[in-house]
Amino acid sequence: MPEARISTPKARGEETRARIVEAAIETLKREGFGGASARAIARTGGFNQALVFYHFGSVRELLLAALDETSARRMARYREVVDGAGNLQELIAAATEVYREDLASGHIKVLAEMIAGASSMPELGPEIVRRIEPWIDFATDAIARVSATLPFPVPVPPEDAAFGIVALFLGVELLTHLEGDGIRSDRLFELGSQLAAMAALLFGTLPASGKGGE
Amino acid sequence: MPEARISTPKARGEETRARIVEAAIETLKREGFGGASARAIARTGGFNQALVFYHFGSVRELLLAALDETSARRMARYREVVDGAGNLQELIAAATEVYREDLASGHIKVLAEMIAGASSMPELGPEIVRRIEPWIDFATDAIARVSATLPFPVPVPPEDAAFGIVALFLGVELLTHLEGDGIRSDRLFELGSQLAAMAALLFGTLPASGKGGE
DNA sequence: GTCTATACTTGGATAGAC
DNA sequence: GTCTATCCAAGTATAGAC
Repeated sequence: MPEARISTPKARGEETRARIVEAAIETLKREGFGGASARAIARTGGFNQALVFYHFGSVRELLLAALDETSARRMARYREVVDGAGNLQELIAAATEVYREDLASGHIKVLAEMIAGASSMPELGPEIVRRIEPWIDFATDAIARVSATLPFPVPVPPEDAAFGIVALFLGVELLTHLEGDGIRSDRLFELGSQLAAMAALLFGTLPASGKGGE
Repeated sequence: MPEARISTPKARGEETRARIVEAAIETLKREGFGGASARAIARTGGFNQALVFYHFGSVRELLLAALDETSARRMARYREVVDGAGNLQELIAAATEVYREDLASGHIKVLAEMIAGASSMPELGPEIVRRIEPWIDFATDAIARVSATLPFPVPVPPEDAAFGIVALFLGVELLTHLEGDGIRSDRLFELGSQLAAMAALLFGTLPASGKGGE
C-alpha cells in the first residue's frame, strides 16, 4: 500500500505505457515484425489502438521501446549469470543456460525480428545498431575476461569472437523458432561445452609458452 | 512439336514467369520481406501487378518460388567450390569465399528475410523448413567428408556442426546487412581460417592414432 | 488518459477488356 | 498473357467526445 491516493494520473499513464510495451513484446514474439501492427498489439494487450499513438507517437517508436525493455531485462539477467563465470567452461555453461531461457522467453526472437524488419523500414537500422552494440560489448568483455584465465595466450580477438557469438545466437534463434523444437540447438550447445572442456584439457596440459602459434 | 517460331506463347509465359521471380528476389534483397508486396515487386520488374496473381496465384507462392530459384543457383555454386575442398582448411577457405559472394549477392538475405517473415505468415514455416534442409544436409556432407581426412577422430557430429554453420551464416547475414559494411564478418572468417590452420597443425602433430597427415 | 469515429493509404486479389 | 479498373481488408494516424 504505497500511497494514500489510489493512483495519480501520472502513475496511471506510466502503468498504461508499461502495459503497451508488454503487449508489443508479446506480439513481436508471437507474430513477428510483420504482425506487430498497432491493432494487433492493442488486441494482445486488451486496450485501445489509439493509445499506441498517444503514448508513443508511432508504432515504430513503440517497437523500439519494446526492444529497449526486453533488452534491458535480459542484459540484467545475463550479467547476473555470466559475471559469476570464472573460466571458459563456466562461461559456456552460463551462456548456454541463459540462452536457453532466451529461446523460451523469446527475447532474441524480438531482436531478430526487429533486425530483419529493419529492411523494410530503413530508419530503424541505426536505432537497432545502437541497441545491439551493448550486447557485443558485453560478450567482448566476458570473453576477454575468461581468455585471461587460460594458461596460454589466446589467438582470438575477443571482439571478433563476440561478433561471432551474437551472430550465432541470432541464427540459432531463427532456425529454432522456425523448426518449432529446440533439439538441434540443444545438441549444438551440448557440443559447445564438450569442445570447451576438451580444449581446456588439451591446452591446459600443453607447455603454455614455447609451442605457441605465430 | 513445332518450335522454330521465334517465341511460342508458352515460351513467352515462361519468360515472364522468370522475370517476375527475378524481380521478387531483387525486391526481397532490397526491401526485405515486409517490403516485398506484389506492387513493389511489379515496380522493380517493370511489369503489371496483376501478373503476379496470374502466374503464381498469390504473393506467398511467388516468394517461395523466388527462394527456390536463388537457393538452386547458390547451391550449384556452393557445390562447385566446396566439392573441390579436400581438407579442413580448404573447406573453410571455400566456404568463406562463397559466403562472401552471398553477402554481396544477397542470397542469404533472401533466406533470412523469409525465415523471419514466416513469423507473420505461419503457413510459410513448413515450406521454408523444407527448403533449408538441403542446405543443412549439404553442410553435413561436406563436414563429414573433411572430418574423415583428419589424422584423429573428430569429436564433432557433422550434423550438429552443420546446423551451427548454417545458423552462423544466417546470423552474420543479419548483422552485416544491418551495419552496412562487411568488416566484422571479414574479420570473423579470417579468424576461422586461422583457427582451422592452427587446429590442423596442433592436432596433426599430436600422437593420435599415429602420425597421419601432412 | 482513454475511447469512438473516421480520413487516408497500401496491399491482396479478381473481373473483364484487349 | 497482359493491362485497367476496382473491390475489400487492414493498417497508420488524427480529431474530438467523454
